[in-house]
Amino acid sequence: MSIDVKTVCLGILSLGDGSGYDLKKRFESTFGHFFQAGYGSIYPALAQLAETDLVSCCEVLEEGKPAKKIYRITESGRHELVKTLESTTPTHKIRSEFLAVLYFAELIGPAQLDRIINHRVGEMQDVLRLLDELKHDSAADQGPGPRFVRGFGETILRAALDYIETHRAELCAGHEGHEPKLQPVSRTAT
Amino acid sequence: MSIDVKTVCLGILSLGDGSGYDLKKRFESTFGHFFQAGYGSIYPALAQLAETDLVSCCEVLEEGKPAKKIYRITESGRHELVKTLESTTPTHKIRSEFLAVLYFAELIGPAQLDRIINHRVGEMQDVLRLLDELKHDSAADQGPGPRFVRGFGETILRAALDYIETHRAELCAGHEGHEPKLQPVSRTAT
DNA sequence: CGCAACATGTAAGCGGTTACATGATTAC
DNA sequence: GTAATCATGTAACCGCTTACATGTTGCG
Repeated sequence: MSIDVKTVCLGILSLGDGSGYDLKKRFESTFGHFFQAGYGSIYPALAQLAETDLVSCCEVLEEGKPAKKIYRITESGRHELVKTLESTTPTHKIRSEFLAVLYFAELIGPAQLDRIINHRVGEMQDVLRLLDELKHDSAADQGPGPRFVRGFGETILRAALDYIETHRAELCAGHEGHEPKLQPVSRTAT
Repeated sequence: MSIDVKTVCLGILSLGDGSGYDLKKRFESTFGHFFQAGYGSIYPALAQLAETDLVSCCEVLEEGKPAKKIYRITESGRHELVKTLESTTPTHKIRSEFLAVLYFAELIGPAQLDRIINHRVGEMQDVLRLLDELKHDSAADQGPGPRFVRGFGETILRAALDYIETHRAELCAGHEGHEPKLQPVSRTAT
């Protein structure tokens, strides 16, 4: 039993009812920095949860709006959630193409290196801004869990940004004076 | 074109020849903290690289040892590597069941919470120790790239450990005084 | 008129994990 | 003898990503 999209959906629903579309937004704002999920995962997950009666579902037809399906966690859903959360030893996996590329920084032209780092820095700043909004958003759940997790993300992102700005110069030290011998990449082929 | 196991294998081979078994070890020590790969990914990757002539392969039969296949990057392999590294905008993805669980900390018994956090802290300390060994290991490549990446890992891990130790107490504040109402999990079922 | 936001889904494909299968050598 | 290390691979499975498919409302 592991923590998959289904479990997290169940968890989010334990904090309040919502539609698939809703859940996606909550995923993005609150979980985006450490757990991603798209519609292609969320909708099937909700369907499965409904099938096993861990959530109930009712269709809402408002005029002037597309039809919605609001999901609500059931009692057995709450039990299952707690059981799952407690019976697992949760993982924490990083898959960083970014660091993989930087490992081979010496092979890359300085301009490309700059582009890559700037792009990543931009992404991190975006997430940081998101987390900051979250902090000042009273609507977002402010229990100990959410606060801890948000703070964790903030701390790690700041540390990473700081590290990058402090050490990025050293990366370029590798190829100073000699231009990369390779022709510029002609096309983003294959 | 993205940075997959194949590309990283090619990259590692650009720093020196090696067998699949070797590569796995280098993956673990140097890339373990941000990019995982098992035999089930590495061997097929090497086979594919050899098929497309990005690496060459020769079998080595030493007495008193199992047969080995030593792979070596080719010229076209080096070109392909640089092209791939430069033509991508590398991602950095975190998938943290750990943070997902902590987000719902209020639902979990204090003992379980403790176990989960201690386990994760242990893992992080292990990786930190590994990185420290790497730092004092002159055999490990000490170019700017490897140094940057190792330092990055170290910095983030220290920041994370520090954050956890500073804020873990606040997590338990949620359920003080009232024991969790649920029966202890009977079995790690399903 | 077109685009963004609201809203729900399906299906193919991909990459990686896990388990399986095998076998030699070395050290305890 | 038996466990650990060295050594190579295959195949099933699984979950997630991506692309596809469709339709409404409201705003500029």
